[in-house]
Amino acid sequence: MDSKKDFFQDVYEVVRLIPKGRVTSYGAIAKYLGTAKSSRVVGYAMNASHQQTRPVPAHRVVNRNGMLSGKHHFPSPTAMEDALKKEGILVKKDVVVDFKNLFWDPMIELEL
DNA sequence: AATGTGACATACC
DNA sequence: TGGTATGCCACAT
Repeated sequence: MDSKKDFFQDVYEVVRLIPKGRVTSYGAIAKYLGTAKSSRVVGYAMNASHQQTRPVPAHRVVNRNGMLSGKHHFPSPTAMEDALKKEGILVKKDVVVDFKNLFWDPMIELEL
């Protein structure tokens, strides 16, 4: 049973729920999963996200500052920015423009 | 079992 | 104002 699926799976699920044109932070996801202090684990999960056969829009996940901290981990150094721009999100100097406004909090959005 | 790691977050100097 | 240091927790070896 149940079995609690791996923490990673939960992270992937939430990330996939991120609406297009929105972004969220590692801490927000961690908190939503109930492990607010495991923000690092969320990032760790994303690290393995590209191993998942299922699409995981990791480019929609940024750090608390709205900076594309994980862009260095993408197949291309511009893949993340490009992906975000395609979603209508402006990225300036590796930072999401108006991040605060585009921020998508799973705790609020999913709970509402 | 123990140790090392990490795409964060926060605190401190 | 920015770099350093520590906490934190789940996964990998």
